[in-house]
Amino acid sequence: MKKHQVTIIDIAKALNISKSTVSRALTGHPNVQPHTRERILEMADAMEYEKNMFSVSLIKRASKTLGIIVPEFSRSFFPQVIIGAQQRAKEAGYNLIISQSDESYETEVANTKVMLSHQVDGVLISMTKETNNYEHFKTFQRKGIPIVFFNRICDEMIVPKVIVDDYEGACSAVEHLIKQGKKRIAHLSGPETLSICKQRKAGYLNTLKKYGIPVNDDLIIHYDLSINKVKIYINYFLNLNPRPDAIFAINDPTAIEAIQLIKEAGLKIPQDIAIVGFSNDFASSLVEPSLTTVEQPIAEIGRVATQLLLDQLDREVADWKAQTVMLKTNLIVRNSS
Amino acid sequence: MKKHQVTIIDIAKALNISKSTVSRALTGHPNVQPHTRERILEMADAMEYEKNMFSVSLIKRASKTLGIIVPEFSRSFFPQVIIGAQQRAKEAGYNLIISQSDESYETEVANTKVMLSHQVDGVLISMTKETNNYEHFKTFQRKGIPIVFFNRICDEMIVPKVIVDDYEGACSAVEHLIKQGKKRIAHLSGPETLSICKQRKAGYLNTLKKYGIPVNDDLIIHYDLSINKVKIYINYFLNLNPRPDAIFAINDPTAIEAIQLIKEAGLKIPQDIAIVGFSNDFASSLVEPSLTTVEQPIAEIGRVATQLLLDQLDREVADWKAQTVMLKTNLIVRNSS
DNA sequence: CTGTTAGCGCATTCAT
DNA sequence: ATGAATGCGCTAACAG
Repeated sequence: MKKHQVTIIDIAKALNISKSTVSRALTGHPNVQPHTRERILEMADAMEYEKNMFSVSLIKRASKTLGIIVPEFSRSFFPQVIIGAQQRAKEAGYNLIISQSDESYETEVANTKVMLSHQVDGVLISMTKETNNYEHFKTFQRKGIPIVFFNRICDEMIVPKVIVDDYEGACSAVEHLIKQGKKRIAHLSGPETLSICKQRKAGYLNTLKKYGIPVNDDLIIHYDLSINKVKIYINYFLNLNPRPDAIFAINDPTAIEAIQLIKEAGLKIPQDIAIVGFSNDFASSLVEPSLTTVEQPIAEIGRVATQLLLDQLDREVADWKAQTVMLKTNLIVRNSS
Repeated sequence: MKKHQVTIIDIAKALNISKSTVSRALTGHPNVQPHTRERILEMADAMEYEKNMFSVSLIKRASKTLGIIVPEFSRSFFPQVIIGAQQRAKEAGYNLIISQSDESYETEVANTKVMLSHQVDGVLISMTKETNNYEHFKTFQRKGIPIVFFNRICDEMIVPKVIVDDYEGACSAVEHLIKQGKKRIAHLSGPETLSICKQRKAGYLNTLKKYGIPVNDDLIIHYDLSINKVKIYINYFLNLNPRPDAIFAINDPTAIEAIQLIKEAGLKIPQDIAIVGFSNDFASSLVEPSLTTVEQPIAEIGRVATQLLLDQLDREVADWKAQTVMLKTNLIVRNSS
């Protein structure tokens, strides 16, 4: 059981003054005699007083906390975004409550309620792969709580978003494969509901078109991003006749898994099949062969998204601008292509 | 700016009843007519009412939130622990506030204050490598807030802890190297302040002794876990004469970095130098050669630590038991040894 | 500069 | 079964 919490009243009693003066001293209000302030601060320290943010939030209707909802936590991408977000939040004097939805729509909805009841001042969101109903996000808007989407954005909602140039990144990846002499380039994509998948696929398709390579639907697979299912689709690709000579994967975890499987099948990378990923996750330089990939500025995504959120915090709802910030990508050529 | 928050008073007015009845209906109190309850629930839903947890916490002196403070976020270990912790917390109806100290003592102290002011009911802690003053942790105890240490534990404090059998794990790693015929086994360890480092080093020393291999202090290095400094110490090892023929690294990131550097130096792994890591991080199976390592049940650490925390929550302070749970490790032999 | 009063949203007595 | 009144810890408006 928790012990009695030290309150400003305890300090006031100990010093035989009113709690208002204590409150003023503690919040740095100017109207307190220097000497009094000093005694209060000392006593607070001695009694290990810690302000109860709940009462403050209750009064101010602001919690000085931001929330971030990410779909998963198991790969390095989202933790790194969070690092960036936390840096910026901390600089601005905000705490960050983190929650992960485990790629489950239901958990995501539950997480939004947690954010709401914890009175977050704003929320950063990257959706689960399942999410196709956005009512729980719209609740934030109706309550006047600003939100910013990043990476897994919601096209339907008019709010600030931070993405990378997925289309351009995909173009550079596919163009690179074509210049390596590859002609049957497969694309292992994610759920079509996610706009990152749509954009990367569009880049893939248009680059093929640009170079006069016919699009072959057999070479395009959408899967649910469950890494253990990559096996099914790589097998499928390997059994095609003729076989693809390159694979553009939706992200690095997928590409890395593909590399393992193709090596197991006894094929040579990149000679038989070249692989390109997307993201430049930490592991991509470690696999053998090292992975060619489209680098995105991961922590920067978190920083920029947080900044956009902070920007909205001071403004009237009517003044919110729904700008979409698009960060640049950069192709890193390694040994898998 | 945030809009007016929907409160139980709004619901009460809309239904022309008292806020007490609304409160009762919403908390599931039996003394409410079924029909009335239904109307209230419907109205709450229609008005998108969301309970303000701050007032509840203010009254109950409990927030139904647990905190977790980790030293860093950039490698896969701590995010995976968090996944485990969050699972268990969620099952028990608790939310989890996550904060990372960025290996900085000061940030760690700041984070404990955040936890305090957010009225967490309990805290999971893994210290930074710098921490050697524990006053900020003791504050939790003085306030009657239970804590549990995991991984980077504090020997000085008598509270529940969750660790893996670092000593035994190190023994199995070094024994394995000896059985591979290695005779000059170096140990690249972390700060001596961390008990995981002490334990793993003890396992290293005693296994050498057990097999009659003389301990050579030149082969033991303590470094600060900054991954970019691994280079300095690997260079040092490589320039020793005679050179070590194996390295037991304190963790997988260190071992993986070592592999890269030794390959760059043109040496063969494991023929010239064998490498063993500790943890079985995700990346360890991906490096070339794949890393032999001591596997630890990462998510399980989070789950068990959370359970120990929950166990304390219902008990009187006097009943808290300071048990240390030690989880088993498992040597995974791959190609680096 | 300091003390008094009111109220943030809710759960919980105590009445009825 | 319901309503009125009290208070959780704090800030802010109002007096002095």
